[in-house]
Amino acid sequence: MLNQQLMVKASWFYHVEGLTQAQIADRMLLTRRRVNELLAAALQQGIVRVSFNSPLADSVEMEAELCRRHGLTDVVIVPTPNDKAQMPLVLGRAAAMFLDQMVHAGKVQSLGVGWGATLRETAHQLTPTNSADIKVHSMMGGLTRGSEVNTFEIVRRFAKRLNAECHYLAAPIYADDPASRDTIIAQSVFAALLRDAVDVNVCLLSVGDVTQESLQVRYGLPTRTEISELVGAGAVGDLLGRYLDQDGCEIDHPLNRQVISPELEEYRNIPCRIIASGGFNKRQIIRACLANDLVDVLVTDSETASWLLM
Amino acid sequence: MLNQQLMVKASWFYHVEGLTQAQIADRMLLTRRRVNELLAAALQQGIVRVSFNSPLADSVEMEAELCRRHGLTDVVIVPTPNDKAQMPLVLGRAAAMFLDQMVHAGKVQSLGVGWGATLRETAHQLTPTNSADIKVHSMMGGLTRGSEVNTFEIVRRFAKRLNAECHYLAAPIYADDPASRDTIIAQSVFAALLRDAVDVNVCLLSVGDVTQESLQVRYGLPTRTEISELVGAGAVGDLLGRYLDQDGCEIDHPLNRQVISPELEEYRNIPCRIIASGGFNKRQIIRACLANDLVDVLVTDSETASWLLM
DNA sequence: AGCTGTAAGTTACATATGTTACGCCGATGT
DNA sequence: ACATCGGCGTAACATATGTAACTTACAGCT
Repeated sequence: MLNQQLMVKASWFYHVEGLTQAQIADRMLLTRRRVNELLAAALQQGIVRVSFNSPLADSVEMEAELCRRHGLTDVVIVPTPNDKAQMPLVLGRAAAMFLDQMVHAGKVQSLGVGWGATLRETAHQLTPTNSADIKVHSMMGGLTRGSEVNTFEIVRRFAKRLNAECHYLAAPIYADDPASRDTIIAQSVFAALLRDAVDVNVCLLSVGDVTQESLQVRYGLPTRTEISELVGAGAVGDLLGRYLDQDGCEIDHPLNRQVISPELEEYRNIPCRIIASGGFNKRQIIRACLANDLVDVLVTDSETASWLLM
Repeated sequence: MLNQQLMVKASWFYHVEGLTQAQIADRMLLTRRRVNELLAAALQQGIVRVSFNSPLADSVEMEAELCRRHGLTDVVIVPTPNDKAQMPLVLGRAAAMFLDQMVHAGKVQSLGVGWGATLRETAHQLTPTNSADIKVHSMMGGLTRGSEVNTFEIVRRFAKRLNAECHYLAAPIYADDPASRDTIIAQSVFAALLRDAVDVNVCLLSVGDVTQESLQVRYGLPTRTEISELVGAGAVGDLLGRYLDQDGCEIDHPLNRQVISPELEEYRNIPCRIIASGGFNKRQIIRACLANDLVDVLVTDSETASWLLM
């Protein structure tokens, strides 16, 4: 009746038969403390182990690991959909559920939102609330060309769902040239808008990639800008219209000096920054955001998560 | 973020990251109660399960099952030794450890013992104690022929180990014939001895088989008794010198009317009846004892246990 | 023999856990 | 629209758990 034997036996009584430690102590003629030690030791030595019997377990493990590695508050991983057109849908649903919880728990006073198919879906999936005095701010200017996923459209949807005040960022995303941008943001009305945009306690954004599939590329960029130029300058994608390199730093390109959106350093101060993005094209830019600590909560798909952990 | 998802996640935090339920509730924006439910549900639905990673686990499982099926207080299973000559040694050691614990816990006031190689080994392995006023009683009469495992020898060893009073049952195991037996046990001195033998609160016996290897056959039986007669009468082995059929009932044979040992119905009243026996030959008689509720604690080997559970 | 260090038991206590009671809210059905 | 009902959150509680402080017992050493 060695120690090993005792550990297994105590563990059996505890985990299988559901006895309490005191009962086990009685039954095995030991002290309760001894039983306590045996159980802890059995767990620690792997004599008994808890195993997860669920396909979701991998996700949870990856979530924990991503949190740990990048100091994130939370990670939500959804199964990668077979049809990649479903990606915004599933990510949107997951982001909506996450946001729902935060709203419900009263953690959201003011919400900054970006744009894109994922956010559009998020707004759609949000459960309506009328509990709190939430303010919703657009964090990016609006497109000058039409699109089914305009920033104005997005922020309005969020506000409607949340019965919230709706604040538009009434400006184009990009000025025609750096000098023009500087002139514009020097105007107090725009300066105030940009200030308000980052004066939120929660924000929900997605990131853009640098392929032809990017909405930004299709609808957002000034007409004469070529995506290849940006890639050539090291861009792996954009956050808030600002193109970032693989370290998450803004690339040196005129476009980044034309953008009308909060400075990254301002953005950094937002207490809870949620980024919802996934899929092959977004891998690089997501990693860049993680690398430069531009995220607190990541909502992504399992394949991307797995790649991020490689 | 379905219920399944939540269960896995909560379980992960709890079992892998070691958070408390309250911490998980905070982190997942749920109530502590909800987390509690999730964890219970995850366990119950097998989403997480505790698995035993030890060769001893099988034994423990069988112990539990034997307890359950036969209403035993305890079962100790030792690995079946490759060399069957080792059987008394390992069983003896296990029985000794078990008895040690009982003695140490003050559960043993008076101990009745039988005889055999296993008990001899048990006495040998017992750790010496001088704590309590224990009395040791032999529960069977002594052999009339010499043997290295005499009942007197056994009880003396036990008493010495335990620093206990030693009470012999000064009589032969078998009288020459039933009438003689009746005459003997009518004598008050023998009646008292038999009464004392069962007036113990713990007893430790082993059982005998009906093969030529049996000690009883070799040394105990009256010279003119043939084992084949007993087998013919349905015997599968003996307890306290009384031959039992497969249901644990005494067979109808003169030998059972010659035996000088406590009646089974008296024996039944002993609060804690430990039987230590194992090996192929003893299977049937062990099962018989279990069937007729003649055991509270069984010490046996894993192959026998496995067979008993078939 | 007496001393001393270690290991184990005992007690006590701060947390953690599982469960109950109760009340709010939203859904359902008339 | 109103009443009923079930689910969920809150709070409270009785247990169970994990630890620390203290005591006792034992074994080895001088």
